Amino acid sequence: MNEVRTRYAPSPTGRMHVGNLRTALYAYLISKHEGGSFILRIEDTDQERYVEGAVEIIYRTLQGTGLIHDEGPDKDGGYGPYVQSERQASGIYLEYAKKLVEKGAAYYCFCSKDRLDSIKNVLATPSEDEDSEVKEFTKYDKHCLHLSKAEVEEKLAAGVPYVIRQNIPTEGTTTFHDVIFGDIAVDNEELDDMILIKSDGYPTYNFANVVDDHLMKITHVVRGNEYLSSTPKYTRLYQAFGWEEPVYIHCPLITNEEHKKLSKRSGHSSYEDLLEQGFVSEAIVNFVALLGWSPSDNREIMSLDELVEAFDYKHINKAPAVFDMVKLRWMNSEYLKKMDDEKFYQMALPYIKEVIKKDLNTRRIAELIKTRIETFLDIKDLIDFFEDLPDYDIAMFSHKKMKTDAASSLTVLTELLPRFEALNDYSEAGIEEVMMSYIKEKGIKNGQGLWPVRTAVSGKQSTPGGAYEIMSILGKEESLNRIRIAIDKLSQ
RNA sequence: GGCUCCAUGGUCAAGCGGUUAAGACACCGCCCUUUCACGGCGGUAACAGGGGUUCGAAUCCCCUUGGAGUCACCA
Repeated sequence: MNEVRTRYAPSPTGRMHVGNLRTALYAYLISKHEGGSFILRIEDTDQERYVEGAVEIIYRTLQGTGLIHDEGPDKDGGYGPYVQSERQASGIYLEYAKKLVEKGAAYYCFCSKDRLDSIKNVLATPSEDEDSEVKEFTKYDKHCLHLSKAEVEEKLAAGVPYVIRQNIPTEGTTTFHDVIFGDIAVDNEELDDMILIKSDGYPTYNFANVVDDHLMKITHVVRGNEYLSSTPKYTRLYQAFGWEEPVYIHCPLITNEEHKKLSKRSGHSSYEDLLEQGFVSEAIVNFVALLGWSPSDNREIMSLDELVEAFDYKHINKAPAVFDMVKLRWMNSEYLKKMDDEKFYQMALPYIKEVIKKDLNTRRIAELIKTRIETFLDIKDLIDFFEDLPDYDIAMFSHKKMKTDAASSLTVLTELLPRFEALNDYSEAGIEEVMMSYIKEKGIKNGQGLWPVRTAVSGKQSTPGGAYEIMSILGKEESLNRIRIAIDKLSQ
């Protein structure tokens, strides 16, 4: 068997959508599982949609996710160029399109926009629903197919704008095979004579894709399920050229909570958006890998290497998968918990510093929040009390389980305050010693003694860390000040 | 609307003719615990419906229903 070659062929139109990310990931996994090559090809045949900087985003995303390509614009593997606009400059697409014209599998078309509009079919759409849009479709009527060779030459010579269309028979069926979906047959009658070369001379995605996949010796075409319905047209192209078709792997769609295909419009769903939402790259990749596939041993937390090892494209699901942000959050928390302390500290620090302006022990704070957050964005609300004591109600001091109320808390705080004031070793251990000896002396429950203190110094009922940790981090002056404030409040 | 595809708990997802129908997230409860969290234990919850085929159907076939995708000089 030949080397497995897969490609990721994005068009540079913005951030990388998670659906595309998964497609890229699967393409990567399929080739790497077999020790093959993963190729990056930039499909920039639509100059109008081209977004400045989008290519850099693609590189950054591939780099960040670890999907390292073996060939691409920046890594020549002998099949370049890897950017379609550069390829088109050499005229290869037009050249191949002309071959098809010679074979009768394609033809020149000179129809104007107006004429095309005139053959548009409008579907009777129930307009009762406000949000129902008018749907229409055009099936080209092969008007220009019947132009004689002389007529074509004449128009070309006169400089009449043209496109080149694929000539699809009106009878018979076209069948292709997909690894996941099996054999799919479509009546040729259903297939439109799609445009291969646009009037600006650029190839359409459909055509460039087929030509390039063949020229770059791509063995497995991995793409989204939305291409399933246009695949028969590609099959006809391969057949017309006499080329061997690649193995097709159409991935199931990733949908939103409404079970609709994720789109750029749904916002929050690109790789970079997720990073901004406080997720780590490894978790995103891991999560996305499991949308539509699962390993035979049921593992869920898997590194990229483990995915490469275990991936088997024959077990990809058919049904679309909902992108569940809640589960992603869980998975992210798993990665955070497993992360070594130093790395976690470095990653969390910017988020901590956003809230903590004072000179506090941020390293200790990071340790305390590590198992309590799902994304880095959770940090803010968790630690803001360190910076400023929130305005709280004395009802905070009442807790049934801890057997505390305002009165008991006042007593505890008042009795404890002088002991803290006398304490020189204001470390967690030092503070703990003071409190434990107090609790033992008074014969009260731990909670009864500790709860009021933590509440006093944090203004909250629940915090990362307990009384010792918070007091030690805040320092003697600030924490005792907060206890005095609490005593004040409770005395009124 | 045509065409194509899909259908196991709320979500992801095992299963590929014989199982008490896994597991994970979420949710609920209990334990641990100075709070919360982490961790541990347990629980609620599914084969869309109807016909076949078969000794036997979540698994195979058909129909219905539901959902999705697609129908551009966008990819």
